Amino acid sequence: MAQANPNFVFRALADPTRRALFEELTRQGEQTVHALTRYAGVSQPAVSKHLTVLKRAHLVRHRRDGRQTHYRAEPAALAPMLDWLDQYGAFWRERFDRLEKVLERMEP
Amino acid sequence: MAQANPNFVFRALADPTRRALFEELTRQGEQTVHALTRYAGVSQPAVSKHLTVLKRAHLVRHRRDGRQTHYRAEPAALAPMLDWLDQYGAFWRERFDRLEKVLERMEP
DNA sequence: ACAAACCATAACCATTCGGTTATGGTTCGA
DNA sequence: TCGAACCATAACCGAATGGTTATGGTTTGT
Repeated sequence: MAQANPNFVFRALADPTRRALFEELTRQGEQTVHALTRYAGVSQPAVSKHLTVLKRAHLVRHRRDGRQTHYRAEPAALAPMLDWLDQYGAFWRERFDRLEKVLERMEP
Repeated sequence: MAQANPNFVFRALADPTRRALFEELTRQGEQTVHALTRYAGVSQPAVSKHLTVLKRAHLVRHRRDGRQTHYRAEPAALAPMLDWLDQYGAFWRERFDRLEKVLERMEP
């Protein structure tokens, strides 16, 4: 799976434009940089840089096809963020004395 | 409820020191700025500023008590992040449901 | 009463960030 | 073949970020 540094994931998603790009890729599927640029409302180089940041977090993958590059979302890369949030789930379960009941279903 | 701007939540948690402070408050419960400063490894003003950012995201609440200020985590403020993550895939559905259930019990 | 402790804010600094325009490398279409 | 389209990178810029030290306001202990 090669999980990315969690910090990269949090950082990448801290920017609204990057979140919007990720959402768009998730909703509409694979898209070219050109299409994403029309969508994002910023310049093409800006989009390319955002995609680079998302790539560093493993949140997107790209596929070269002639002169265009297709990007697609990789929602599995959200795992570090979910893992982090899960700490609080564990904490709360413990706190509410529901630990054992839930632990059974923890591992998928 | 008074849910904070989701952007504030993402931004606040994008910094590792801030995440560490939030984690510490969650694990150990209410703490003074003094205690958090010893924990964080940065200066007291730096901690105060981080706490202000977390406050803007509603991730912490504070209580003045004489000359010290006690901060505590407000995990329910993670809700905007969970809402956002909730968009992604049936694969994660179960984990979200469990987490959200726990969150609901936090704030009746 | 007063010095010390605790905290927040101000002032400052270096770095990072998010944007731009400029440029160059491929690749496609006519 | 050759101009145009697509994309990434470079170069640059202002603003935001994360840290520092300095300062001042309360509150506490002696």
